[in-house]
Parts: sequence; structure tokens; C-alpha cells
Amino acid sequence: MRSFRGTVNRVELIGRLGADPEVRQVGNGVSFCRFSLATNRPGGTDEQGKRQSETEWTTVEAWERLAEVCGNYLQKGRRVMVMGSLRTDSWQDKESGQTRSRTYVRADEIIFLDGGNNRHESEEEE
Amino acid sequence: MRSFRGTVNRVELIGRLGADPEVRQVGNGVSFCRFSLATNRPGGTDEQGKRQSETEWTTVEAWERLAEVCGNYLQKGRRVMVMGSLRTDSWQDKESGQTRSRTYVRADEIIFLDGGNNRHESEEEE
Amino acid sequence: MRSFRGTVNRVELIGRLGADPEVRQVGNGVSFCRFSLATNRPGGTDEQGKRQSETEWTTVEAWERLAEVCGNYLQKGRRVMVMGSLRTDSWQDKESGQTRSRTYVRADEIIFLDGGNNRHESEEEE
Amino acid sequence: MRSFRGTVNRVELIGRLGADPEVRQVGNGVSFCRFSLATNRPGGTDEQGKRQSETEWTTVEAWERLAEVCGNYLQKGRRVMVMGSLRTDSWQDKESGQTRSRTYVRADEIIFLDGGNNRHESEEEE
DNA sequence: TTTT
DNA sequence: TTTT
Repeated sequence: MRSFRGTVNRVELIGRLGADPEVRQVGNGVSFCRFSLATNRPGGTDEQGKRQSETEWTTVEAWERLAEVCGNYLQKGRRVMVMGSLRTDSWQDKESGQTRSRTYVRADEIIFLDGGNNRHESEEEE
Repeated sequence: MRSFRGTVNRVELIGRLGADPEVRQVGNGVSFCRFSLATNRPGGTDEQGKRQSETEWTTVEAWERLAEVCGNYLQKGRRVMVMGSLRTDSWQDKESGQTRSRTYVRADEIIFLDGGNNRHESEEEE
Repeated sequence: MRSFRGTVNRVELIGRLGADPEVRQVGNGVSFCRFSLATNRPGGTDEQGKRQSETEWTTVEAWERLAEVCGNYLQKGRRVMVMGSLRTDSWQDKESGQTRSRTYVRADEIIFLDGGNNRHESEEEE
Repeated sequence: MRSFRGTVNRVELIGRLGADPEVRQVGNGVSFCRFSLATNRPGGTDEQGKRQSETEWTTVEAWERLAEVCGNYLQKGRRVMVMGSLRTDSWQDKESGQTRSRTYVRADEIIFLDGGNNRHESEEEE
């Protein structure tokens, strides 16, 4: 499901992993996987007038079976398509007392784009 | 354009503005508009077992003509569709020296969903 | 689910109904709803050089509970967002013996965009 | 641009070409390319209870520079992502006098997914 | 056949 | 901080 109560929160990324994914079991035995995905956009021009590209790094998080599949099959440099939604976690910084936050993409489905062609989706989505 | 060098960075949101948009002219006379958009996702259940909803707040930024149209026509509570891409700005915190960042959606097109039905897009997209 | 075996087939439309939806019960008591949705694209210019718009008419089909909700709440002229996938039905024309086909959008979710703002989704999607 | 006058008509496909693309120059020297793209969806089960897959074939058409790139680099079996919009052409059948139509996807951008990773987009979109 |  |  990608819409709820008349609202939509949908992200779609195609890019490459900047490093091997980080996989862990959280307290309750549930698998969790996080990786950073690079996408490009047109940048300015260099001194020779050659078009440059800027890289955007996005944090992607997957859970449960999808996290396990990512842990087993993804490595640095692999190209994937990620479909998911934006999430922001907020917390109080202990030292400064300031509210801080981080925004990432919660993955619902991931397609492995080079090599294999299997699709993998989160438990919830099935 | 929504893809570049074989990568895609696309966000699509339908939600309501939490407050009137903030509009400014930046140094070079270019218009800038920022607002916060609420989307919902299924949450847990309350004590009575009633399904709850969680709200996700996403920062949206528009520039130039699109910013002006948003400033002129959008208000708190209005429903819009935003098509754009994820962006992250990073900077060094002066006090702590830590690297900090904020992630937001750079709007390419915005459709006003209740009332009028005009579409508005960023200068770059035309 | 919108991807399968490494493939994706996704359609997204925002437009207005050209007529009241047609609702029926098929043989097995399952509800079916069909309507035609208008979207616009830039067209040429008229004799006065004024920009014209072309209208694209797309057939949308919904089933089961989603069909019932559409039958109950949609009318000619209402604006909706349809998320679904492309489908093509083929058959043999009895008179000419030629193979004929029709292509339409199988709706997974529909958001009613003016007036109410409820989302409705197909049974399969839940 | 993917929305116009408050409407959206957007298709997104990831699949494989069923045959080499057909490329032609039309009367005015403009390049045209057409191919058929296979996507899959879950089907029923066979006698052994094994899950089957159904294949959906979609006609994709590209024009101008995008058509040329497709003609030069795409072959049967290659996997691509197509972003575009639904189009329906209608005509009067000469023999029967009936109105007939065909629906296809007008490609705006195509990403070649295995092997190279270049993106290619239609002239209009730049 | 919709709508602005 | 929105809305139903």
C-alpha cells in the first residue's frame, strides 16, 4: 500500500550502493538492513565547460525478510531500484538538548538491477 | 527530467500543508518557498483497539516561478500533490563541530488539489 | 504489490470522469466498475496562436470492494487519482476472424480528489 | 513534463524486449522506434500447485533522438525501464466501418538496465 | 465523454 | 503544524 487516508508518500530511487549494506538483528530478532544509495543530478560546468554531475546520497532502510535478502545479495557498487516512503526519526540530543532528526527511505520493494533480476519486497507488502 | 546517468531520484507526495508557506527573496532576487507537508500512514491501535494513524512531516522547497505561485495560492490546510526529488544539505555545526544535515524535497511540479486544479512547475522543467 | 519478478507495470493517472461509472455484478457476484478518465496534454496552437490542449481518454476498471466504492461515490466530472497497471485483453473477432484487443488500466487504488479525500484500494492490495 | 492542467498521465515499466526494435524514418525524416515490452504479474497455480506468472505485452513508441538510441542499442531480451504516458490512436476501419483503436506507451525516457547504464530521453523533455 |  |  502506498497511499493512506487520501495521502501519498512515495519515493523511487535507482542508484548504486556506496558500500556493503549493514545488517543487524535488533532486540526482538528482527532483521534490519541499512545502506547508502548514490543518485546523480546535473551539476554545473568545470573550467573547461564540461558538464559535471552532483551525487545525492540517500539512506535506505529495510526490515525483516527484505533486510535479509539485501544482506545476502547486495554489495557495494550494485545497482538497485528502491520503492518506499520517506521517514523522519526525531530525538533529543543529550548534550545540547536540541531536537535533531534524520530522514531516510523505508524500503517496501527492491529490485536488483544488474546481474540477477529478482524482486524482493517487505513482509508487510505481501 | 527525473532521471540522470542511469539513476532516478523521484518523490511523490499528496498531503496537506501544516502552515502557510514561508516565501522569501534570496540575495539574487530569486524567489524561494518552503512549507511542511503532512502525510499519513497506518499506526498501531489505541486501548480500544481502534486503528491509529501516524503523521509524517516532510519539508518541501520550491524556487523561482513555482515558489511565487505557491506563495500566492497555498495556505495552511490545502491539499497538494508534490513531484520532486530528495535533497540533503550538509554543514558543519559551529558550536559542536559536528557535521549536520537536513533532507527535504525539491519540488519540480505541484498540483493544487482542492479548489482550483492548475498545475505549476519549476522553471527548469519547462 | 506493483513489481513482480524484476518487472514493473505501473500507471498513475489524475483526471476527470467523462461519465458516471458503469457498475455491474458479474456472474459470480463480484462487483465490477468501469469508467473513462480524461487527462490532458499540450496540443498545437489554433489560428490565433493560442495553445491548445489534447484530451486522452483512458478506460479504468476496478473490481470487488473498490468497484463498489467507485459506484457509490463517483460521478461524471469528479477528479480522481488512479494507481494501477496496464492490461490488455485479446479475443478473436467472430465476423472477420481477426485478433482484436483492448488496453485499459486495472485500478489498485483510487483517491477521490475533490470534495472527500478518502482513499480506496482493491481487495488484493490490503 | 508529466502533468498538464491539473492532470497526470504517467506510465512506468520495467521489462524485457520481446524482439529487436523496429526503427523507421517517417516522411519528414523523423526517427521512430517501436518495440514490445514484457512485464509479469502473478498468475494462478498449475496442477502441481506451483505459482504461475502471466505476461503482459505493452507496445512502446519512441521518437526522434530517443528512437535512434533505442535502434542503436536495444535488442531482443534486453531489460529497460520506460517512463512515458498512455496514448490511444483511433481510426475508422475501411472494411467494416467500425471505429478501432490501439493503446500504447509514448516513451519520454528509457533507462538501459543491464550492461550500460546510460539514460536516454526524448527531445521534448530536455 | 471531463474540466479550467 | 494538516486533514477526515
